[in-house]
Amino acid sequence: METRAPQKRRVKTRQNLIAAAKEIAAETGFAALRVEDVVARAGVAKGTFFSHFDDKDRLLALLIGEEMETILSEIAASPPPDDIDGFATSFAPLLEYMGHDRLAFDVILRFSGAAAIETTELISLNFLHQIELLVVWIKRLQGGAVRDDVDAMLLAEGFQAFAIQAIALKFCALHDAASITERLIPYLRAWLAPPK
Amino acid sequence: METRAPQKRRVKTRQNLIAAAKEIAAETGFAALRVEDVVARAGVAKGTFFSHFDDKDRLLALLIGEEMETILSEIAASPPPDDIDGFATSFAPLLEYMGHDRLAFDVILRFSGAAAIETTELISLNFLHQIELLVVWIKRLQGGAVRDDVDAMLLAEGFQAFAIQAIALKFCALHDAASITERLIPYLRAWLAPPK
DNA sequence: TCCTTAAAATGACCGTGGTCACTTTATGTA
DNA sequence: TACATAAAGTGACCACGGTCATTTTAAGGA
Repeated sequence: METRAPQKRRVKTRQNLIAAAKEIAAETGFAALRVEDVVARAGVAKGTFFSHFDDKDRLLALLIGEEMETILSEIAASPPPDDIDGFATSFAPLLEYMGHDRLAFDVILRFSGAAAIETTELISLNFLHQIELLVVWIKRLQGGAVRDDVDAMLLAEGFQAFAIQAIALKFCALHDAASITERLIPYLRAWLAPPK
Repeated sequence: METRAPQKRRVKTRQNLIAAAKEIAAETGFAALRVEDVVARAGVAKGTFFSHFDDKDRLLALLIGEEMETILSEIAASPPPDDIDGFATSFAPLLEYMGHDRLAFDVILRFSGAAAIETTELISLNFLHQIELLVVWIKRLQGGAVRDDVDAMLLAEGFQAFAIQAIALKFCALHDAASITERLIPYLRAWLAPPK
């Protein structure tokens, strides 16, 4: 069984599809993105789309994952927080993006823990990267502003659980309008503060 | 504008649809449930289905919500936990159900905080009922096995966030096979334990 | 019992995601 | 340059969720 490297044409087609999808998503939002429009703008047939992406949602996950990765790397490049509230404000740009669109949030949840380790799913990869950054930040403050009676990894995973909770609450009309950050902070204070 | 009460026929048709859907879901799982099969088994036309339910997922949410409510009421009828681990074991039947099917879990997440207060969405209602029960249980132990430096409502909401995290991890091949309860307990110990 | 009116149900139809047998194009080899 | 082979791309087609103008059925009044 012989497998050759992908041809230039294929790489270009893939770029065209992604670029077309980004444009349409930017113009009309994720919900109104139709495969037929994407392939029309990219100048290829519908079948080509599905030879590049398993399904429509995988493409959305790719676009969303790319954006999340960009935002996270900016966060990682900025100074680490020095107190508990700083965790929420530092992560605010990423959490705002994750919650800016209902469909996008659904996709994020569905792909956040998707598949196996050896995956190309950017979203699940991004969640791992979030954990890595959080663990570094947490360890830096443990013994001081952050409790050290619990493993940093567990604290980081808890942060993620609360972040998702805070975003989900945004879409829930039961609760009044408050920013994701505002909703997250009470959880973090109770979760990360050292036992008195 | 005059509005009459629903006729018997309509109530019966609705029952038929729900019964048919339950049967098919039990036989083939949620993922393979097709509207055409449901209406065929119920002996009605497709249009009738959509005059009873806004869309297919709403029906799934109804079935799932009913089951969740049944399980939760059984939990509420049994004795309350006396320590932190007891919260996880008491809720185990509900969490297992929530995580027994990938599609069902997606529906649960999507409808968990759906719509407004005055809703007929059983799932979002169930999440409120969970909180109510947890608050009672937590208040009962606060000062003893459970910390009282944080509001019981916040602790209950945190429990839910961790529960969803634990279920989501089940679908994530990154982590080895462990029961939902086993995954939940470490979070709860760190979250509910009183500061030393 | 007949008539009117609104509820209930119908099914042909549509939109869009996804498939697949086939055609076209590129690449390595002689 | 010609040929063989596999990659890349194609578009008619299908599956299935969802719509809506139309028909059928039930309920109440004269």
